[in-house]
Amino acid sequence: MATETMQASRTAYGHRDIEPKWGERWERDGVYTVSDDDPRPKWYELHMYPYPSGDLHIGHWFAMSGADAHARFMRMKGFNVLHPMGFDAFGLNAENAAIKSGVHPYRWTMSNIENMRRQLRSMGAMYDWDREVVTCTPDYYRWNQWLFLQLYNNGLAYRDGAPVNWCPSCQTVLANEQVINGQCERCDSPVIQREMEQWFFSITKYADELLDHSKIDWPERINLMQTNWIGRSEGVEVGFDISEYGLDQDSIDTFTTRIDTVFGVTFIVLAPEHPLVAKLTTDEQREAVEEYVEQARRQTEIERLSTEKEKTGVFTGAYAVNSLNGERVPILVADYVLLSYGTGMVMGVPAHDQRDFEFAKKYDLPIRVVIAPPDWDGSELEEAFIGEGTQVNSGEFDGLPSSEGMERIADHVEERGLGGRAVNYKMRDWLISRQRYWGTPIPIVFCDDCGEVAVPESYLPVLLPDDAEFLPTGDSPLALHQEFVNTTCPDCGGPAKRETDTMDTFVDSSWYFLRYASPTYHDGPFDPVAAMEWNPVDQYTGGVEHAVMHLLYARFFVKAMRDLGLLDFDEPFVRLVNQGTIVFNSQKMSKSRGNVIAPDDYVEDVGADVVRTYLMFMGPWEQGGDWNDNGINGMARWTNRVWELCQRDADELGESSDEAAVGNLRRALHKTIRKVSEDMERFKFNTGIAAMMEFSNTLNQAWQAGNVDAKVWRESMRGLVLMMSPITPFLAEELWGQVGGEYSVHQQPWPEWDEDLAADEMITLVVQVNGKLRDRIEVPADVSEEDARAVALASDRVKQHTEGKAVRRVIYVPGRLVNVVAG
RNA sequence: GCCGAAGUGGCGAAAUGGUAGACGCGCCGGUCUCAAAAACCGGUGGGAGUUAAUCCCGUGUCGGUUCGACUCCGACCUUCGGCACCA
Repeated sequence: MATETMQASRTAYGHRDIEPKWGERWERDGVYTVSDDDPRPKWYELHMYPYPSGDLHIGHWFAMSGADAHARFMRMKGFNVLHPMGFDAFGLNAENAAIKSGVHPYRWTMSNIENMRRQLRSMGAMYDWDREVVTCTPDYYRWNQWLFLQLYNNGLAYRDGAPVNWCPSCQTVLANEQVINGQCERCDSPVIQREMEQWFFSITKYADELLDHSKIDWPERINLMQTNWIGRSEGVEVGFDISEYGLDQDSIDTFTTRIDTVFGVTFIVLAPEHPLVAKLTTDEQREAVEEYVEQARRQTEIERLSTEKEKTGVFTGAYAVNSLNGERVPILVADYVLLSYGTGMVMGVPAHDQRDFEFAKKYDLPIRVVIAPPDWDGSELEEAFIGEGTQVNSGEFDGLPSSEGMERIADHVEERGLGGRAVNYKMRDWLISRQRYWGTPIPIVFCDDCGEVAVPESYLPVLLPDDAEFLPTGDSPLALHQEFVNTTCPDCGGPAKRETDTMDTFVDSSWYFLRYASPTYHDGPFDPVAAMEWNPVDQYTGGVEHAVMHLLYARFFVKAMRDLGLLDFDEPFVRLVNQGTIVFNSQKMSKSRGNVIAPDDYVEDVGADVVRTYLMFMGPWEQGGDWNDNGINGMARWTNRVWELCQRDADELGESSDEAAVGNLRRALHKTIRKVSEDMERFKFNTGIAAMMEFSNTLNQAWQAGNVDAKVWRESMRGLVLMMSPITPFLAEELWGQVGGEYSVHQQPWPEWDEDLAADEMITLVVQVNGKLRDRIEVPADVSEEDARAVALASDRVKQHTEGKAVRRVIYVPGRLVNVVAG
C-alpha cells in the first residue's frame, strides 16, 4: 500500500485482471511490432533511454508514459510509429556496486534491466521489444570502438593532457560526483587536480555548425543554453615579448575580445597550470608561486570562476613587454584564469574589466584609463568602465571612438605581425577517457617500436574481460588485468600494451538512436538503408538536464558521421520537447539520495491506467513538479465513472425529439475532440484530460436529463474511448469491445472533428467599463460589431457605471468583449 | 558565481494581451445506510453586504507600457535544472 489516502483501491473494472490480460494479448498478437515496410509515413518518436539503476521511479513513468501517449496519438493519426526503448547500461554506478557488494557490473546491470523491463511492460507502453538496445553488450560497444576508429582515422580523436580529480590517498581518479567539498567521498582526503594523458573528440571543430539551430525545432531555452555553452567570441590574439628570458619562445600570446583596451594593460596573468609558469618564475618567487599553484589545484572550476570570491594571485617575478607601447608589465599567476580557455593567459586591463579591476585594487597594480567614458572628468574610476567611449592614452589611436579603435588596433596588430584576429569558444573538446572498468575499451595499443597504434577494425570488438577484479586499490580493474593489458602490436607483432581507459558513456548515447532501426545488424553500427529511412528522429523527448552535454554530443556525432559519408542528414533530432522533473520533497529523485518513489505499489493498487492518468493530469508535462499522491483517487473515480457510463444500455435512450439537446451533446463531442487533438499534439496532457473529464460529466448529465438519443450517445462513447486510449491503453481496449469496436483500439484512427458541428450558436459577450467586468450578455455567435456595441451600451449596468461620464471610446474584440472607456 | 527556467485559492493547476481560478484533490452540506466506508447530488479565492442585489481586494515584490496585464518591459526576492568524470 502506497499511502493511507488511497481509498478507491478497487477499480470498478478490475485492473488486476484486465491489465495483464491485454498486455499478454498485445504481445501475442504483435500489436506493437513495427515493420520497415509499412506503407504509412514514418514517425520516429524517441524518448531518452534510462540508466538501469535498478528500479524505474515515478519520474521515469511520468516521462515515459507521456512520450508513449504522444507516440500512440501519432500512430492513431496515421503514422507508422517507431517508439523504441533500450538501456544506457555502462557507467559508474555498476562499478561502485561491484566494489561495495562484490556483484559483477554485468550481473548487476542485467538484473536491473530485467526488473525495469517488467516495470515498463506493466506501464503498457507501445515499445517493440524486438528492437531493444543495451549498450553494455559487445554487439553494441564494438560499434563504439568502430566509430572511435573512424573519428581517429579522420583526425577527430586525439590524445592530450588534461586534469583529473585525484585522491592521493586512494591513488585513484574520482568523478566530480565523488568529490564532496573538495574531499574524497571514500577517505575524506583532500582531492587534487592531476594532469593525465587522455582521449578527446574534436567537437570544437563543429562549434560554428552547432551554433546553427535553424534546421531544428527545439525549445528556445535549449538553443540558448547551447549557444551560451559553446560561447563563441571574436577577438584578437596578441603577443607580449618575453625574449629577455631566452626561452624557446620569444613571446606569449593572450586572447582578448577588447583589443581596443590593449594600451591599458598593466599586468599579464597566467593560469596556474600553464607550463610557462615554472619557466618564468624567478628563484625569489618560486616558493610563493608553487604554494599558490598547489592551492589552485585543490579548487574546482566553479569555485575559481566565482565572481563573488576575492581574487587572489601571485607575482612570478617575470615581466613581459607590451609591443604596442613598449611598456614592461609584471606577469602574475591567478586562479581566475583557466588553462582551457583561450591561450590560458590574459592581459590585465583593470580600467576596463571588472575582474582585473578588483585584482589590481587588491595587489596595488596601476589602473590606467584608455577608453574615456562619454562624460568622464578625468577622475579615478570607482569600478571598471566596460562600455564604449573614446580612445585615450592609446598612442596614435587617441581620439577614436573605441568601436573604431577596436578595428584599427586589430589591423595594426596584424600588420606588425604581433598577432591576429581569432575566434575562441568556451566549449572545449570532449574528453572521453575514463579510468574505469565498466565502459567501452578504447581500441588503441601502445607499442614500444610503433608507438600509438589503432586496433584494426577486423580485430574488434576489444572485449572487456569479464574476470576483472574490483579491488578498492585505486587502479582501474582493467589496468590490473595483465592478460588484457599485455598484447601484441597489430603493426609489427612485437609486445605492446593496451589502452586501459574506457569511453565516456555519452559516446554510447550519441548514436544509439541510429541503432534502433537495425538493432541486430552485424556489418556496421547500423544498416544504412534502415537507419536513413527512420532517421532523423521526428520527435525526441527527455529531461532538460541533457540540454547541453548529451544533446550537443549527439549533434556532433551525426555531423561527423555525415562528413565521414555514413549519414545523409545534419541533425539527429528534428523536434525536441523536454518534460519537467518530478522531484520529491523538493529534491531530484535519485537512488543515491534515497528518495525514490517506485510506481509498483500504485500500479498494484489502482492500475497502470490510473497512474498514467494521474501523472499526465497533475500538471503541464513540460513542468514536472513535487510528487504527492493526493489526487490519485480522483483519477480512479474518473476511470470508474467512464467504465460505468460504458455499462449503460444505450437502447434505453431510444430516439429523441429534443433536437437542441442532441445538438448540444454532439457539439460537446466535437469540441472535445478538437481540444484533445490539439492538446495531445502539443504534449498538453493535463488540459486534454480535463476536457475529457468535462465531457464525461456532460454525458452523465445528458443521460440523467434523458433527452438525447442512442445514436449520439454511442458516437460520444466511442469518441471518448478512442481519445482516452493513448492515456489509458488497457481500459480503453476493454471498453472499446464494450462499445462495439473492433480489436484493437490501438489500431484505430484518431477521431475527427467537424468545425460546423463544434461551432457555438450563442456566445457570452463580456462587457467592461474602463477594463472592469460589468455585464455578460448572451448574443448569437455571428453577432455584428454594430449590434454588439449597441447591446453593450444599452446595458443597465453599463449605464450605471458611466453615469455622469462621457463615453470616449468603445473597444470591440470580435466574439469576446466590448470595453466602454469613459471618464 | 555563471547559464537556463519557474512563482496564481487550503493543495495540483487553468487562462500566454480580453470573464482570473476550467478540471481535479481536499473541505463543508445533503442523499443512501442500523452505522460507517464507497458512490451520488450541491457548495467552496478573501472581505463588505439583509443567506440578496451589488461593491471592493486578489496571480512572489516594486515600478512601467496598454482602453485592458497572470500574460509584455525593467529591477529585485525565492525555488528548481545545468556547469564539462552522475547519466
